[in-house]
Amino acid sequence: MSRVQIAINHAESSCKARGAKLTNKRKQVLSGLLQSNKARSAYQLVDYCKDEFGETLPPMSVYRILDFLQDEHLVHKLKSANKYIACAHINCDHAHGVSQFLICNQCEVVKEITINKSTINGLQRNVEDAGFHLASPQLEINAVCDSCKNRAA
Amino acid sequence: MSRVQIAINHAESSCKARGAKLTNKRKQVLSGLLQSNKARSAYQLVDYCKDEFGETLPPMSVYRILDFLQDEHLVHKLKSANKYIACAHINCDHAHGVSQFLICNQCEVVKEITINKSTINGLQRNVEDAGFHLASPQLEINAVCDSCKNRAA
DNA sequence: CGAAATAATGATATGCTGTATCATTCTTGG
DNA sequence: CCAAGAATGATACAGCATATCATTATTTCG
Repeated sequence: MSRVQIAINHAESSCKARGAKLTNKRKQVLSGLLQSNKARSAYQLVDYCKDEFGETLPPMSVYRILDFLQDEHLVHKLKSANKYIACAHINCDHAHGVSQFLICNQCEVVKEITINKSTINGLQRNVEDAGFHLASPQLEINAVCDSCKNRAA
Repeated sequence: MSRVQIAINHAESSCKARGAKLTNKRKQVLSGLLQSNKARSAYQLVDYCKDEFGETLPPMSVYRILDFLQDEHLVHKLKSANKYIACAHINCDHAHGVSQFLICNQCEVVKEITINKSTINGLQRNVEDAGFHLASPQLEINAVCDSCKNRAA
């Protein structure tokens, strides 16, 4: 069974456990994100579903599906790119906190990481010192991946 | 002389020093950003120039002007909001590094800060450990400002 | 000075992202 | 089976952004 199929099965179970349904179209959109190591836009997912499944979803439906998938913690939105990416912990059974995202500015590959607690604490202290309160430590970090760096060298 | 006027005069000098010209329309757009403690979109700046100066700038021109102002380090773009904000160091003579931005998710006020070196180092270590290289430490941090927090309490 | 080059701005069209709204279809529980 | 709710479709539109070509200002230099 493919990596994608495994993730979808797992997602289906966890939806069911929460009393939600992972319909066919939701699976198709989710698979579009699972296929890719880059973030994809709603409209790219429209194209993906068309090409891959012959399913012509209206954009509005894809946005609704993406909202659903985010509510189910299966998908994250990258605000700086206006794109979406499958959660890296989609196969985990335990809940996990807010992640950070490394985005390669050359090949666009995205990696979801968890920055260590002490760094987050440091961040929080800086935020507090400025008279603010950290609402969410979801950071979208502009970076270059190793492959691209080596390719450049 | 108003705070805004001082900043514009300073900006004009520093442009001149770099061989660039801060034209009238560029001053108008910049003043729209200096007026505000929130980030503004290009189209909001179109409206601002119309209301404030009777100047009907086409959006394309505002985008070009914003590009210019960014090149001159007078303005920052917040990618997560698709909006622009005047640089907090616009009156400083010395160069400064990449900033971070605290964005209140209630009143939208923005504060530009510089996170301490050790936190940046911690961030960088985490990025390296994940097989990436930090390209820019410009972070856009989802937060709540003190006023909004107190208002809520 | 005056023409040529360069910089700045205008006009128009278009593409992408996202939401509002109302209609329709599908599923499910009583 | 039917009523209620969930999911999806259709259409329109708003906001952000860029491509492209035209025009106007400004500068440079013989």
